Order: sequence, then C-alpha cells, then structure tokens
Amino acid sequence: MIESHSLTLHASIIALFRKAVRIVSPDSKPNIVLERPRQADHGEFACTLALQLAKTTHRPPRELAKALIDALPPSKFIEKIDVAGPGFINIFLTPAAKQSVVSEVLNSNGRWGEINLGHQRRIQVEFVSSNPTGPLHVGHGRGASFGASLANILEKAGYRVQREYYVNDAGRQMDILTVSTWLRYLAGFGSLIAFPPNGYQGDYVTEMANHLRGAEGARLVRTDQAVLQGSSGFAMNQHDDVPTEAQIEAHMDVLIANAKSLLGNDYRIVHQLALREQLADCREDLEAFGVVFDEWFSEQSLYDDGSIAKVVEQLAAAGHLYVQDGAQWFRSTAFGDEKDRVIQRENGIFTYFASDIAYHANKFARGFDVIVDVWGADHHGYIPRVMAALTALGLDAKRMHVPLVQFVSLYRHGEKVQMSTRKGQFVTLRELRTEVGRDAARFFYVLRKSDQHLDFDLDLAKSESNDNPVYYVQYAHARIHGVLAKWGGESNRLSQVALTPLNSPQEFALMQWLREYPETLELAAREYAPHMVAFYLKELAAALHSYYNAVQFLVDDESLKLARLALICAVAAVLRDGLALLGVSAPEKM
RNA sequence: GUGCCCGUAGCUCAAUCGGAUAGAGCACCAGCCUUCUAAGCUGGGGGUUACAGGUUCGAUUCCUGUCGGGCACACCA
Repeated sequence: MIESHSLTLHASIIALFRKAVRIVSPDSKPNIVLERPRQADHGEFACTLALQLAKTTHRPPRELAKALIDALPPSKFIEKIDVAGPGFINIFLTPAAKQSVVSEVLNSNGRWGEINLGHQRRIQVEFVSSNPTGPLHVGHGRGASFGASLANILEKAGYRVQREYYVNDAGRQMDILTVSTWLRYLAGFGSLIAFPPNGYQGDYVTEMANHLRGAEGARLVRTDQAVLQGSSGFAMNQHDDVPTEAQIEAHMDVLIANAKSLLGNDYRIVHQLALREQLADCREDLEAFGVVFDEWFSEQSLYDDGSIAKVVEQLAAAGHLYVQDGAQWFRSTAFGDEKDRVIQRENGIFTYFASDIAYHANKFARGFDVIVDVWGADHHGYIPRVMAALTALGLDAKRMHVPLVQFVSLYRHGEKVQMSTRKGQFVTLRELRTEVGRDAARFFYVLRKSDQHLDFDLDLAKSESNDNPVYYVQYAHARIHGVLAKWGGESNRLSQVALTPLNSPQEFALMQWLREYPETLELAAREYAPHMVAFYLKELAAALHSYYNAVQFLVDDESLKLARLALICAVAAVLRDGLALLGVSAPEKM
C-alpha cells in the first residue's frame, strides 16, 4: 500500500488531539474519532471529543472544547478551529492541505483508495452457488453483483481475496435434472410418459436431450413400462385427480431409482452431460456479466474424498451426535441453535447439512482468515446450525460472516412476475443483461442495501434506461475525457502542476470528495456494503457536473487551465476506479 | 405461534459504529445551450423518520411494547 497523505493527515490530527487530551484530562483514554461533517461550513473534519469527555469529567462540553483547542499543538495543515453547537470542534484545513489530494491521486498510479484494512489476510468470498440445474435468474444476478463488487472492494482494502462458487452437484436436484433430461430424450424417441410436474421444464432441458441423442444415439432408450415400473402412475394424462405434493415427490423418487437401475453406469453419462452443460452455461453467463470465480468447488468431491464421513466421525467422537428414529442427529442446541438437526437420514443418506459442514470445515482447512458466505435472505435460519457445527468441530465460527441478500421482485407491465426455476417461467439473468445492458444491471443491483428488498421494474429499466443513475456517473467520466481530448496535452504533465489556483467552492467540494474515497472504501469493506461505493460515485459525479457547468476549463490563463485539468483528471481516475470495483465500464465517449 | 429482516417526502431509496437544519433521484413548478458532450446545471414546494414509551448533552440509529410487510421454521436442497 502507498503511504497516503490523506491518511497521515487524518492520523496526524488525531495525534494532535491525543496530546491535547493528555493536558486537559490526563486520566481519560478516549477513542478519538474524526467525522466528516455533512455541511461544508462545519469544516473538513469534526471532532466530538469534548462531548464524549463531558460525562466523565463533569465539565460543560463547550468549555472542554475550548480547553482542548487551546492545548492543541500547532499544525501546518490547519487553517482554523471552531467550537460549534453543543461542543463540536470543527477543523478547517488550509487550502494547500485540501489541494494536495489532487496530486496524490494523480501520482498514485491508480492506487488511490487502497487501504490496509485487510493487512494482506486471506479472505474467501463465496457467492452465487446456485444449483446447476438451469439458467441463472434475476435473483442470482443480485447475489452475483453483490459478491463480485464486495470481493473487489475487499481486495482494494488490502485483503487477499478468493472468489468461490460452490457447485451443488451431488444432490437430489441434480438427479431430477438428470431424469428430466432423460425423459425429454425418451420423448424424442416416441415415449408417451407424461412429464412430471416437479421436473425441470425449461427448453434448455430439451436442448440437452438433443445433445444426448447426438452423442449417444438411441443407446439409452428404455421402454415406458420399465421407466414407470413401480410408480402409481398418477402423472399419466388420463388421471383427473390433482396429485398431492407427497405423491409427486414419490413418483420422482421412483423415476430416479428406475433411471439409475435401467441405465447402470450410463446414468453417469446423462448426469455428467447435464452438469457439464449447465456449469458451462452458468460460467459463460457470469463472465459476460463481469463476474469471474477463482474456484468452482464441487460438493461431490466432498463425498468422493471422504470428507463428509470424516466430519461426521469427528462430531460423533466428540459426543455431539445421537441416534433417534434411526437417523443421526447433531446436537446443535448445545451451541445456540433452536433445535437439533439431522445429519444422516434413516436411509443412510447424508443431509445437505452434512455436506455443508464438511464444506465449511474444508474452507477453514484451506487457511482463510475470514470466510464470507453470501446467502439469500431465505437461508437466514440456516446460519446458526452451520455456526454450531463449526464450533463443535473446534473451529472459530466468528471468522465466518454471512451477509444476506434480500430477494428481487421483478415487475413487468406493473405486475409482479412470478418466478419458478422448475416451470421455466422466469426472467433469466441473460435476458436481463440483454435488455438493460450489463453496466446498468450491475449498477442497479448494488444501488440499495443488500438487506433491502429490490423491486426491479423491467419496463422502466428497458424503456427509460437513460434515467438510470449509471449513465449519470459514466457521463461525468465521458465529459472529462472529452475536455482532456480537446485539450490534447499530455495527461502525465498534470500530476506536477501547481494547484494553488483551485480555490472556488466547487473545487474544494470536489477535492473533499476525492479525499473521502479511501474512507468510503474502508466503510464499504467493513460493512460489506458495496452500495456505499455506488452512492459515493453518484455524489462525486454530481459534484463534477456542477463544476462542469460552472466553469470553463480550456481558458487562456495557462496555470489556471492546468490546475483545473489536473483536478478533473483526478476525478476521472476515481470515477474509473470506483466503477471498475462495481463491474461497470467507464466509457470515454457517450 | 416462534425467530430473523424491514417500515424515512406522492414513488424508489440514502443518512459515515448515537451527532449539528434527516438528504438524493423520479414526478411537479420556474429558469440556463453562439463557448470544452443539455444523458447536464441552478432555484422552488414537499417530513410528527409506522405508533407509544424508555435510555442521554443529543435517537432515523440503541432498548421495550403495539401495528403493518417480507422471509424462515423438513429424515428438501
């Protein structure tokens, strides 16, 4: 990390206050915090130290504030200090201290905003992790945007980040996809079996069936009687009664079992084809969305290498398991969960919870200092049991964090669009990307707090995409580039120019925003809140547009011109950097 | 029923670990292009922060309760 002048400025002012406290109130050890006042006439920094100390010292805050200011050692950065309101200490920087940020940005080689919050600790961000049973939909898009932006921000904040996708390639949902593909394949050879209501009904399944036919010919065809052997047959068309949920699931169980026994080792061929095609599709889709993973971690591998059996043994050996009704239970209530959880079913099959324990134990074994799981909000009840299991294994569950991303509701023609992956009635991420564009989609997704429901109005996003705030930010960047292009000089020169001509309110406002960039990133990284970066960029763009309308850049006064160009060049650099963190492009022309 | 999240301008949302006069965008009204991009700017109206208490110098923020919305409460994944 570069030694930031901005941070030393911040730190040096805190150091001044620490000295002042030693004189005014030697016994106090307060946590000294500098705030950014919302209003410009409250200075560049504000300190609430006097208000904090008032309680313990039993002295009026304004009097304390005055005493602190008197005791403050002089600083070349500080123009003046005021006491305001109930006892705020407002600090006003000298013009030179404010202007210096411009050359800092321009001389940072694109590293402005880097902070050392992470101290190069290893952090894993796992996100999306959607079942590879169909195309990603708009809900996954939010998780993808959030996770990818968060990972970028954490990297900028000094963490070594690994981006991971957990592939649920081992469960029943994959079996259902496999059977669905096979049934479509059979239908292509004249099978009359009714397609089960809980099968995957999207067109992509038929496509995979065609690929299967191309690769294997008629080799995998079996008779309808054999495929349906042992099923109640409710799903045949002649049946009028509406089947119950349990009947539907039982029917699927029979189909899966029959498929496995009828196809033998060839079942794996169908399974692998479906998995391979879905993963490839998913990866391509995400990459086009600007979301790239370092690792695609297979759930199946945890079965194959015995990891799951191993953690279950570990838990058993530690006395955390018991048997009831033939199933094996984990006593998670001993670790704060509200009820105990089944880890191995009566039929001997491990639950998803079991593989999840093994997966998280594996993450810890890989040596990450911090583990971040980005989950949908509907999984919130799942957190305590995973934490419980990790604690039971002797791992430090506090190193795991689970930011929850709330649902996305899609609106089309003013009506809520119902989404169901199985029935194939959903708007896919791919469709969304095509309709509103990658930049708008990525920005729109992180434009609200992750724990807030997101209403995505497709018509608005499509028909009035010019109103999308992303264009506002990108336009600021394009405008700056336009000016620099018109000027035609060497941008590198600008990092050396004298900045003293910059003294208008708009210029000081812009410089203040530039200085806040690292602080915004620190907060966003701390709180796992990429939306802060999006809001920051809107503010910075607003300050730029305002400035753009107020002054002329290419003026005759050479020193004034260069100083102004240096300022907007620095603004462009920060806009570009911030947009990149969010996976949004920074066009030079619009 | 129990647990978690949420409730802020007409609408969509912010608000820097409790800070100063709660801010933007959209919509509405009035202005600004002979000059570097008007996808822009300037100004204006719009609020009992769901409600009632509590904690303190200070509460949208923390605590309790009520009302309203979402989600979760499997030997599913």
